[in-house]
Amino acid sequence: MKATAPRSIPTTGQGNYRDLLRNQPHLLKRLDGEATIMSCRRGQAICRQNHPAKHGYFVIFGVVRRCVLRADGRRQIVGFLVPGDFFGFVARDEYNYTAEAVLEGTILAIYLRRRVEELADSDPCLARELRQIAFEAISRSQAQLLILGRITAVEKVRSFILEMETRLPQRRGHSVALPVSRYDIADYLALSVETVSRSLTVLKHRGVIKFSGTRMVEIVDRDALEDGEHED
Amino acid sequence: MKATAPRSIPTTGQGNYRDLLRNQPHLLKRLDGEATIMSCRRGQAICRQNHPAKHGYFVIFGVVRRCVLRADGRRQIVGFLVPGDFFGFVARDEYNYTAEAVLEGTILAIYLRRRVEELADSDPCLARELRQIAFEAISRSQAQLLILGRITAVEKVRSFILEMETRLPQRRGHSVALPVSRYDIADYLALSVETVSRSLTVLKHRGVIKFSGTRMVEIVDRDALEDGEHED
DNA sequence: CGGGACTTTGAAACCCTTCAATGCCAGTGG
DNA sequence: CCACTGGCATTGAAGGGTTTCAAAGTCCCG
Repeated sequence: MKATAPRSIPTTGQGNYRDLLRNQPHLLKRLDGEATIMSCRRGQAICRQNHPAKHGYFVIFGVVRRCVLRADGRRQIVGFLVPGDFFGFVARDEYNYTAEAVLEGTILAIYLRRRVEELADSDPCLARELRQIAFEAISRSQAQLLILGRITAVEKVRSFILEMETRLPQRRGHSVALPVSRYDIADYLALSVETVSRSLTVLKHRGVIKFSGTRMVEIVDRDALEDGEHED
Repeated sequence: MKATAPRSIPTTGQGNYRDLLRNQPHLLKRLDGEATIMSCRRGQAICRQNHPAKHGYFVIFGVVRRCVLRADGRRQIVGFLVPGDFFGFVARDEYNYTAEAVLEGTILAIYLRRRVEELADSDPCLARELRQIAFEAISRSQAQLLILGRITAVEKVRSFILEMETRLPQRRGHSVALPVSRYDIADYLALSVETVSRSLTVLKHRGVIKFSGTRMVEIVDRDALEDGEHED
């Protein structure tokens, strides 16, 4: 294991983030004018658990993690957000999770929830889009439930790689650039870091995946990755 | 362990289910006229995975489980629905889970999704309510993610009892009537049936809970149940 | 060049799953 | 009425997978 992924990814040289939003098709297109654009440092908190839920967010670039802190101090990640995903539109007046930027230079569009709700009242199409956003969040949660419900660690890690491969836009060829650390993966899959690392090693030794850098995974045997032929 | 819970619960003698809906405050109140009322047999399928998602549902009485069948034949339960919960409002044109009645005599209100969507277009208030329904589904999913993320079986079972105690309407005193079998609990918590049974026994021996019938749990030491003082 | 974050590997302890068997209860048919 | 069956629940023992504790290696960055 030699090269690693960069801890930060260069942002658009000119800082003209708004163009990124304009050039991207997404549900709240008609709200582009309402959006504030924000670039985040690595690890920066975007919204905090039990704080007033004033804003909704759209990921333009980078990766965001939604976490919950347990009583015992353990952290659980209840979702990753990648470009194209919305978050922050919650049921109550307070967020029930903390969101943090995973990558340096993560770029978000920020909306005022109150304003969005008002506009939706007079725009049925926008209202439908908001429902669609909520439904997609439900689908993501259910997908994660299915991953967490798997029995063995190797199965969970397999599913994780496949999920990232599906959701990440920046995949080229058969490679996936895992955008998060082993610790993040562990807290996402409810495993220990060591088990995550060992599971990846197992998959490598089986010839299912290959590494070109710690976080660069090449999918060698897609069937084995999907079907789990070793029935782990 | 002597007495058990009844496998079926008597329905309203007269079968006048619609009154149940009318007497219940809920989000889609204004759609009561649009709703069809249905009573289900134990185990009856309500909607099926990969089938057209034509309807949305509201649980008036009883319990519903949302399940997904795995490639390996295992079943995973991705949610229980109790009176007051909506389900079936999904992102795609097809359901991504199968819903089944858990209790004999489970009563549902059924809505035509297409019709509901149309009405929402001309009724901003209804549109807001639909979003609220979606947000609540998200909250339920996240709560389940937190349960599945717990480390030990006893912790998961503790959380399950507390969740049921919170969500079920028919709790009297400090007792919870677990509405589902050990098998259902196991598939919900991603544990084996035996482990669920053993965990309940552990909690009983610790004096945290007491049984009056297999499915009737009395909470003796609430603090221990909530905080997990034995730090399992 | 050294500190710090991240990653990997090893060994022991622990917990859960699996396999197997028993017990309980409700409904059924002789 | 009672034996019988099937579904559900509990308990035991063995095996295996994950966690925990410990340590070493890698890489980035100041």
